[in-house]
Amino acid sequence: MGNKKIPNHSDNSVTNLALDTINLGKQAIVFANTKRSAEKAAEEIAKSIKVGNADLERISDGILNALSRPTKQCERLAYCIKKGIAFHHAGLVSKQRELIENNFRNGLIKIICATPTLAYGVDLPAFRVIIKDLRRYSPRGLAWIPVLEYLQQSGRAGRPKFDKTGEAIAIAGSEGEKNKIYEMYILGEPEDIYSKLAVEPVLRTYLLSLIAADFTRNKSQIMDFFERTFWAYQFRDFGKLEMIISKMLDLLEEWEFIARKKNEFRDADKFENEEIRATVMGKRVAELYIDPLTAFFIISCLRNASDKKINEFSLLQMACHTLEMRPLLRVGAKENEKIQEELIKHESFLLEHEPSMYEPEYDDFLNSIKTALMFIDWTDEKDEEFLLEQYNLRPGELRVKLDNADWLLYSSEEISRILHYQSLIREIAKLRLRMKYGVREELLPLLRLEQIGRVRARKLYNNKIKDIGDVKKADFLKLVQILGEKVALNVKKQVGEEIKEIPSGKRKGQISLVDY
DNA sequence: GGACGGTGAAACTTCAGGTTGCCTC
DNA sequence: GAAGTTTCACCGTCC
Repeated sequence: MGNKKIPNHSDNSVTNLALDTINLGKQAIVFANTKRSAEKAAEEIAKSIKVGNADLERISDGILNALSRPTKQCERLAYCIKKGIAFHHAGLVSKQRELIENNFRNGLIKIICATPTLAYGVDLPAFRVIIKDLRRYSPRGLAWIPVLEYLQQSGRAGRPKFDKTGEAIAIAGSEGEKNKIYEMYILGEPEDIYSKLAVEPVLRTYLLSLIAADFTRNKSQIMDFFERTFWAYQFRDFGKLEMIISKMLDLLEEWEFIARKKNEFRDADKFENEEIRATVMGKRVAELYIDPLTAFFIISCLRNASDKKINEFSLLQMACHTLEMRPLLRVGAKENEKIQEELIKHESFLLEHEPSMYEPEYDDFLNSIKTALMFIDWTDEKDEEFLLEQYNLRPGELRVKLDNADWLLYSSEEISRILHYQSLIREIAKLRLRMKYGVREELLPLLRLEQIGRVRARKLYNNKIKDIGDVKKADFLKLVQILGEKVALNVKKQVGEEIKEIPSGKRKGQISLVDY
């Protein structure tokens, strides 16, 4: 706790500290507790900076055009970057994050205002770390962040190769808060670390993979293994631990992921050494690395799907109603009615049993509906800006969700394979492709071409070029008009047509195009 | 008298992030 | 718990 006066440029202490850092010719990372707060802090600092330069303009351009259409978030970030300031959180697309990280490393970007992502993921040291607020929202109101997290964040201060020292600065709102921070974080001890194995989904997953990998073949071997884990060391009560594992083994057997070899003369002693093996399904589930409970849920949904009419909503809602898809989009109070209405429209396509409105899990169920509807919009070619406005879902968060959904759909595909549900396999594969590109089914043939994504495929389609055959037949000049010369050349090449000389004569604008 | 618009206070809403899988249709 | 957003009552103005 030094006693240094920082010049006042504005009435905002974070902005003052940031400007002071820049004046020293150094860089800083500001940690905020929410995405919004990080964005605002960056914007505040950017506003009080006048100058920019050509390099920053170039980076700003890259940030703005990371997506096919810039979102409000892209615009806001691009504005900050022009002044050498950035915000950084999980809502950004990886291309934007990379641009920020690289240009912070090379010194062009001076200040990054970030959520805790930056403290864990990437190695980005700065001369100064400014922690805007050491409290964070929790279900029980605002809570102080763990000491471990404070250490993680302040540990980013000081660049080993460039500075002899670093400064970590925590902002206090009052004298009382200052003392609290000093005692809790500067003098305080970091918290104990607890084993994550105690969480049921994790335990289930590891138990199944132990068996599936043939690492343990009977219950005593299993117990032997778990007794030597950190979890058991912390848990201490081996009796209770054995009960938990027994129960879980029963469940895995009931779900038919494992089988116990039945001895003819079974008695209590032998029970312990009874051979336990994973079933074919159990083995695959372990490889797919999904929670066995999720796998069981998917299997029952797919069984329902095999003898009824399904659509993309059926499969997406199934994927959304799993632990792996969390956190789901939340249904707000005002939206409740709207989502219920949508649910009624899609109700007959549900694969799971719909919980009653009065059951506690109903909220979660509705959230899964909303999340599935968001995916439906994505596969209906709505872009990132639309999803941001409609669902308050940022582009980077969309990517994470799409990735998770793909993993679950792939798993469903694999499970369908084992269950010999041929038509389901095809349906799921098609849906995965549509999710990857965010397109309606009609564009799928065109997406097989390199350099053709959702935007160009849609342009082609609207100009009546609907499949590979149409691309072959299409007039080259028309393709140039739609795709630009380079892409058109490449595309023609891909369908086996080498264009040697670019026909001249006709000039742009002579062919009328549908652009949309 | 009523439609319209501006204002501010009250009510309401929202709030970090990341690991896993596989190959392509 | 705090900041941002929406809602709504209230008031003044204009036609």
